[in-house]
Amino acid sequence: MQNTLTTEQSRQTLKALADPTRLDVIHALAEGERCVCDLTADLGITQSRLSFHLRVLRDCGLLADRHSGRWTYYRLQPDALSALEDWLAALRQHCSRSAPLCSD
Amino acid sequence: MQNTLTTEQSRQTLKALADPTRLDVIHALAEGERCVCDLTADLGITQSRLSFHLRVLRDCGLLADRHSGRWTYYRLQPDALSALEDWLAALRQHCSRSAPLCSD
DNA sequence: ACAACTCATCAAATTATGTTGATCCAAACA
DNA sequence: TGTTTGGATCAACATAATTTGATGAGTTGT
Repeated sequence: MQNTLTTEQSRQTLKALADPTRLDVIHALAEGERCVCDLTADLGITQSRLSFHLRVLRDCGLLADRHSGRWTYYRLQPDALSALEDWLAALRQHCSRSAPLCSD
Repeated sequence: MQNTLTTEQSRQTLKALADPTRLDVIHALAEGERCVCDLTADLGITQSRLSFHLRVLRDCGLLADRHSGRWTYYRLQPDALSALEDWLAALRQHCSRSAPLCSD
């Protein structure tokens, strides 16, 4: 798969993943799709706080949502992680070019 | 290579990479090792500001430094990027388990 | 229509991060 | 020794991210 993330998109995704609460959300959703009220109970955090983090994760593509009746279900989008991996691999390759040390 | 990063280490590295100035530093160092004064000139930012970001990058293992005379040379540590890639790949695998959607 | 429920959003308060300018320390050089 | 240079660090300020509590909009059930 080719890397289609811009630097800005990658930054947003990195930032999104750098938060403990959001990693908790991701781990909870690894069990499968869940509605907000279940997630609230699972994680033991307030609803508005969870809603804030869900938005951050959805805005950078790590989550997708689905509405049914009065519930909103969130699920993971593993492709977003793959895309970030690709971006990171490209960065590493760029960083791994044999570059000379400064001569003293 | 096995993933040796803790979640906390990964978070710090993700956070470090999520900043535009620090990505500029990384790109500058992809050209090769550089002393702080050269980096300051290359990036056009103040010395204390650069010093702040270099510390963040060094603290999470993305950079290493070396002292010679009155200069400090910084260089990339691509292994830190590899380790993060591994951590990310493991997370993605964990997220990609076939999990059922909620039945409505 | 009314009440209860799910969830998003907003403003205010809090906390974390980044920036600036000053200061300090060590190395080099006159 | 006195002076200059490279770089780290500190305190004060500025900005950005997060949390809280309140409100509102849509949905379901009575």
